[in-house]
Amino acid sequence: MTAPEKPSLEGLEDKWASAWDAAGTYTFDRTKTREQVYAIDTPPPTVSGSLHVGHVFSYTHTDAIARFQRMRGREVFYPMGWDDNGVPTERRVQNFYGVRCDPSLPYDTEFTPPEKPAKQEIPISRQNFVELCDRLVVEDEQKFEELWRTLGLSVDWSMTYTTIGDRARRASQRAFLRMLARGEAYQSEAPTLWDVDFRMAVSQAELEDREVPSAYHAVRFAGTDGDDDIVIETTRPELIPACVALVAHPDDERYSPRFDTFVTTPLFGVRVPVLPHRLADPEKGSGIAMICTFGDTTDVVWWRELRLPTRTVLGRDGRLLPQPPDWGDTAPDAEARYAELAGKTAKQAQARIVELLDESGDLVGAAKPITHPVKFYERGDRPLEIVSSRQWYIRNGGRDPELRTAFLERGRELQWHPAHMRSRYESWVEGLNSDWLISRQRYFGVPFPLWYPLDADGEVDYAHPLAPDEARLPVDPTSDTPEGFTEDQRGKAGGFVADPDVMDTWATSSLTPEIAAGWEDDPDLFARVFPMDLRPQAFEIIRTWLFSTIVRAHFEFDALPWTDAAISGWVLDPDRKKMSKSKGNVVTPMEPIRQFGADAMRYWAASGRPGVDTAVDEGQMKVGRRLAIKILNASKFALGVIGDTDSSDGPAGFGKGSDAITEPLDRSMLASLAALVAHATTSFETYDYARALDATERFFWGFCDDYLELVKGRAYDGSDSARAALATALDTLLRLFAPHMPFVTEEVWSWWRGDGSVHRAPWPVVDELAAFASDDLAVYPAAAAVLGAVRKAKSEAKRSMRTDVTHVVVHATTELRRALEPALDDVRNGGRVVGDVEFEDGAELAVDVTLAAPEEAPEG
RNA sequence: GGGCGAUUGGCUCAGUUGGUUAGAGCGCUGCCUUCACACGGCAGAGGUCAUGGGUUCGAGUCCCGUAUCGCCCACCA
Repeated sequence: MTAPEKPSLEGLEDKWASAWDAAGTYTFDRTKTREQVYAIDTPPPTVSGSLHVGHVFSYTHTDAIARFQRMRGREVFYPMGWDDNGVPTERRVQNFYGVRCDPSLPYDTEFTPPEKPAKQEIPISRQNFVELCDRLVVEDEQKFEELWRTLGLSVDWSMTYTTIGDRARRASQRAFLRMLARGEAYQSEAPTLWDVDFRMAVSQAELEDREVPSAYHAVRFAGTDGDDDIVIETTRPELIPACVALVAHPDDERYSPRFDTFVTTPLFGVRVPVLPHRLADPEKGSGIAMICTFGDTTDVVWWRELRLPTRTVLGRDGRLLPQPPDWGDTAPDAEARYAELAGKTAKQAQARIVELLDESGDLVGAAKPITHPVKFYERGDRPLEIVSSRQWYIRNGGRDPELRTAFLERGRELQWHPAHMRSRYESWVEGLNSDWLISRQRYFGVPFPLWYPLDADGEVDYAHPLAPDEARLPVDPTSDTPEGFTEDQRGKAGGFVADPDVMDTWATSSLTPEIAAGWEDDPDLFARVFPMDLRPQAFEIIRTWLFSTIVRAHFEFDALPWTDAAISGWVLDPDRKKMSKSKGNVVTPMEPIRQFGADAMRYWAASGRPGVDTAVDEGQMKVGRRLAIKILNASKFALGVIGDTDSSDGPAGFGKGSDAITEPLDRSMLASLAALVAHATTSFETYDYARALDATERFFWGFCDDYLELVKGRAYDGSDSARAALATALDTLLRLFAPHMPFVTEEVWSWWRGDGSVHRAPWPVVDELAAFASDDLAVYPAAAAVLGAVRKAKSEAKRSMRTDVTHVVVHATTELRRALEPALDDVRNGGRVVGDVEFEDGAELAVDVTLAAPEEAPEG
């Protein structure tokens, strides 16, 4: 097969995607041992969303690394996962089918969703819900897979997994049960950050701070036994009924005389103590704070350390409870006043209580507006509250300095790319203040594989959870029955109940290496790929996905889950704003891929440095397209010059190896190519795909502009040296470009290298070019410089590049002249120098060029 | 409050242990339709490398400070 007359990029994506699929080019060979394998823990995209250019960006980086490793001879384990375990999928299934997950319902084998979703959502069992999810996800997966194939990801598509599928649920439940058995997972009844809209506990990793407007209200607490009143400032006056104490710093002389005396709360007249604690900040407000159960996380610390009572007023729905807490002695009308607040949201209650305080004269001065950071669930719309509830936790060092040190140590063991991303991990681990809360009060997800016995009175015995045998996993405790019980004992005294919660999605996705590798399900595969080599991911989920994956592997295998983590930057819209759905500035990738070509899209992505935020830039895509076209045309040209061959050696001279390459210019170019190979290889080895591409591209443009021009005359004339050098260079350059531009390189490869794929060809090594490595590097750039000077002269004279040159004087150092002379004929050829070339001494290169007189334009 | 990163021509960015005259691409200007490429080629103009000090024979690069921007973390009354 030879190059077509008019090579083109159109259709290469479809052509080669199917060809690779048919040939199994990227199929994982599971006969290889762990040492021969390069395993990648790919981020499973959320299937219910849509892919945008941000995905294209980071997945392209990973694919370039995968292709490099494959060409280096590693067998690349590169499976794709689909993340369908989580709120986005739950919502999508709900809306798409008009159903709602209700775990209390039995599994209905006959259930089929209505053609059109009904107005009223149909409640279905968790198993039915998961099945609908599987069904819907298949459609999403196909769209995603099509995009990934069009982009040229070298994934083995036979090895996909989902995060809600059987394997994932089994792995997730198994890992949990083992942690429970080892004491790494535990349950606790404790104050927990709570989202009142999702009605769900939220972990530290899902928090974000938002600056919100608020106001300080100065409120008077009455002294008792003749003491003065004390004025506190609070942003949450609605929690006065939940007040259990006032607190000031132990050294604060304004308040130290009052420690261990009592004041009474305004409106309700509840007696609360004044107490010292080191966390009270004399600089804030009036220097003395009210402690409520619970206004913020500091309240929890005070409440715990000062052993204060609990007076809960906020319910899990974010409204004030119907009844006041246990207050002891109160003002006579305390209950009546509370009744005015009961049932109101925190915000409504605040407005009303401020009015009440104003009426009672307990409000001092006007409210002082401020803005301050408040904790939100990252997907939530209202500030988090703190409620007390029973939850499951996994130890993560948040309460154990020794364990925390172990995880910091793991972070240092891991190779980070770029290296400074480690500091994000460390600041997160160092800032942990609680264990990892993994239970979620939701219905869709991986359920806790646990039941609890009911005692003779029907009370739940949480202290003695019933766990299934591992062989039964995955189980759904709401429909499966614990060993030793029968289904009719569910909910009965002496029987059992299911744990009602599901696990945090991160509790499952923290096991992606184990799930993808077939942990326990496929021990043979697992032994060949785990622990893995690479975790590629975005920096904003270092504290969640990356950290939690390390936690799980540390406990289960006493190992890192991978040796390297490559952290990608953000993709910004063309105006350098972060892309997000809510801003509506998301760029969908299919359109630009069609417009510019997959290789061009990949070029844009690969030009984004590791870990650096990068703007969507059509300009870069155009440049990538131009490069792809240049590769086609230059290759076609080079192959044409080399000439066809009927020998099995391939193109003329190629099979003769380095022996045929004798001309100093050819050898110099190949010496320079050897340096490029070394540079690109080092760059890839350190995960710097961008530097590898940059260097290769730079070389390639010089190769086209200068080398091809210099040697084409000689090559046409039949120089074996030139032809073999061209073939060697082309062969090497195609392989260097292959990880970045898989389509166009494969296309050219197919013109002259038979049936094999460039993507299974060996990555170039300096040894291939060893014969030239010690040759004079200076010849090639010297020749290129003089050729460039000739071109410049023609350009400045506004003459065609075809113009003959009648005389050239080169001013150069002896050294440069020595480098130049062996290539002089090539320079004359390339520059169309028909006259003499003279040399003069000169410190710097200068070239005087005399052009042939222009032909007289024929009189018109 | 602590930390990380960034700051280089109009725009987007390279610049790897300090070493001639700081590089690309886009955009702009001019020219060339040449037997690979007009989805092109060749060439040109354009930079006090944020800022103030310091180290050095020599600093875009190393050290200290400052400013601006972005991000991460933090017990945020």
